[in-house]
Amino acid sequence: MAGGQHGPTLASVAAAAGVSRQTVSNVLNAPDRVAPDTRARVEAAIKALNYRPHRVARSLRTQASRMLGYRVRPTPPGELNPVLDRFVHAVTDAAAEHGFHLLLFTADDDDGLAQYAELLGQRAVDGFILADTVVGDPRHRWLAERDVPFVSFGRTWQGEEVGPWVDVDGATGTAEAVEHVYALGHRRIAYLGWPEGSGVGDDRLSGYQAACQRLGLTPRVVRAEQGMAPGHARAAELLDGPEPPTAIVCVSDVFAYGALRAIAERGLRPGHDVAVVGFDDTPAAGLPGIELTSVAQPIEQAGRTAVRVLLHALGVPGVPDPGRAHLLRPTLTVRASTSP
Amino acid sequence: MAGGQHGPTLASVAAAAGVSRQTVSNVLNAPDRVAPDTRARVEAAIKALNYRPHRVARSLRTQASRMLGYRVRPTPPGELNPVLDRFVHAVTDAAAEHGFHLLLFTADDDDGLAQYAELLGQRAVDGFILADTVVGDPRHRWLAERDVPFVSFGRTWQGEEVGPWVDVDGATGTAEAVEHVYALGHRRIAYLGWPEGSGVGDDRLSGYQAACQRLGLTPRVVRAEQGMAPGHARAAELLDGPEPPTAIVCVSDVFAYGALRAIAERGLRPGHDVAVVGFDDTPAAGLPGIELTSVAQPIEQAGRTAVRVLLHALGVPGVPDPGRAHLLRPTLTVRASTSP
DNA sequence: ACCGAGGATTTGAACGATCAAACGCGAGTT
DNA sequence: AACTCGCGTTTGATCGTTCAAATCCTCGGT
Repeated sequence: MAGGQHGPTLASVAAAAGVSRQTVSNVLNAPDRVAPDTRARVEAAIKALNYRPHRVARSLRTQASRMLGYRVRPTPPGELNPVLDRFVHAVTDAAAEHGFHLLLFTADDDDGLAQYAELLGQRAVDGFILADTVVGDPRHRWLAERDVPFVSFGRTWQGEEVGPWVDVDGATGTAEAVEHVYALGHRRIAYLGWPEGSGVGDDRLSGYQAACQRLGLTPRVVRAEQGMAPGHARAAELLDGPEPPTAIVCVSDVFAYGALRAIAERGLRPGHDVAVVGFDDTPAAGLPGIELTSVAQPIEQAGRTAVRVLLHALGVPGVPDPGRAHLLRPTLTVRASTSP
Repeated sequence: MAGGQHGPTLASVAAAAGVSRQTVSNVLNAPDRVAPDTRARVEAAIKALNYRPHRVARSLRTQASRMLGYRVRPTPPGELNPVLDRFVHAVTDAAAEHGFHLLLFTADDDDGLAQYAELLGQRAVDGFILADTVVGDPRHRWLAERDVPFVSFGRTWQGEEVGPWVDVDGATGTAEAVEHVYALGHRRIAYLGWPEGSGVGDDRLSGYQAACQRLGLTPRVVRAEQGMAPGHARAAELLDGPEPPTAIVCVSDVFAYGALRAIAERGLRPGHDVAVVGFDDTPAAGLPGIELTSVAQPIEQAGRTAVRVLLHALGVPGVPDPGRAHLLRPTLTVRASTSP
């Protein structure tokens, strides 16, 4: 039972200020149409009554909910959900600056399209922010076909672009990692990546290959399925094989943790004997016993940019066109795992 | 610009089925008031037109937004936001089962009360879910004074209880940790905790003291400020001092990581020579090189329970009274840091 | 003194749903 | 035959805001 006292409305403010509803509305939405002294009187009444426009009523009339939909995924038990909470916070904050709020929902079916349809049908949101993008993600096309405004965090990696996006330049990030260990004197630099076909993984790999070519190194690529154990196993094979690498650049921090373990198990010292670089700069990277050098994504910037892109698509006044494609540059955080 | 085609409304469904608006409304909200054949006809029309009730219009009339407010805090840079993303997911999922959605917001000022007031004034939410509870949290009293429905994840730890809450029994969790290492043969069991005055910390400490008394051990409590470095420093002092402990029970995983480092630095082996137990079972606890035994909070259960408590307070039909106080029991996840 | 222009303000309608009350109608009662 | 009862259905009003058009008012021009 919510506190029963009905709050002030446009009408009560109007009565207090001795004007009509519409004038109060104008003071809020188009102040230049109101005479200065009238405006002052109305603003005083608004403050006196502590009036705030009823969001729902406004939404009904304007046909805009000022809500952005965001799907939260169940965090897989063993995974280290590295970045998404920071992304969500940045998005929430940036949206609030323009009077928008985030509406969270979960998906119970496979692709979650039913939930998107449901929210659209209810007109609960004005647009969506897509994260956890996968290769061949059906959501982009589905939304575009229905003219639903959205922005994607992560490229779709398939065919032509569908809708605006913001992403982090994984290729450049990996290339920087390679150049970093190269500068430290390493020449046998291996790459521990995901199986082919993952957009993010292929992107990061391409940066490794480009850097090797630039620096005159022969690339050495090893792939493992997602997860700590497979990464550990492949790294162990590398270290036990002929011409073991002196540096391992990994597609993810999880793989890097596996590599660190494999190195330690062999009595070698990370950073000293074998350098390791991860990707994502997960919170655990800075922990003692780990101290992993890692490529950090500018995740707050990504969130803020995504909001600007979406709000512009929604036609929100005061939001200039930020463009439809944003490739952000990551930065390398250097720690002990690459300190000789 | 959202796709312009106006969706179907109650009126259009009514026209298609040859009945009045209200009958369609009744089919949705009180099906037993409608004759079976009429109902079938209306339901067919609803399906044919793919009609979904306009959430905003319904909210305006019923004076209920079916939204729950949740404040997301900026994750402190070095911290390992352990549990809250899982909590948010559980809450979102449980709320959706009753047609409620989560509305996210951030707080820019100190206590964030202005944001709560703003959302209430706009009538954007029906109630709040409070997390990140601190000692003397002003939000509980503030909300209670205004008769705003809410539920708190975390007790307020000050004076009498204000409003319903869900929390994890930290005392029992810590006591179990002590009993666990006791069963492994340890007798000099130290506790590494936060400064006095933190509700959560004092709760966990009390479990340590109770267990010591039960088991006939002399308690040994050391306190450090939050953060990896202070925890590491205090653990080092313990190990270097007279009668060093053979087991260290920590108030948090972060302290446990510091203790692990201190142990490793002295050439001792965690688990083998000195046992360590953390609290929260953060994702990094399972990483290689860490393998930390830790007390895990039943966070999904907490989220689902919190939603039930709040929805009951809101008078949502079909939600039985779950009670106003829920103390959930944590479980110990045993790993190498306590394996002899 | 009249008229038209233009800005400030007000009025009526609408957004799409639900609430409260009225209505139509057949069955049962007197 | 008139009257009541109850069920199923419909009608009008309403939630609080904004849109579109009407109205009021002032002022300058002829």
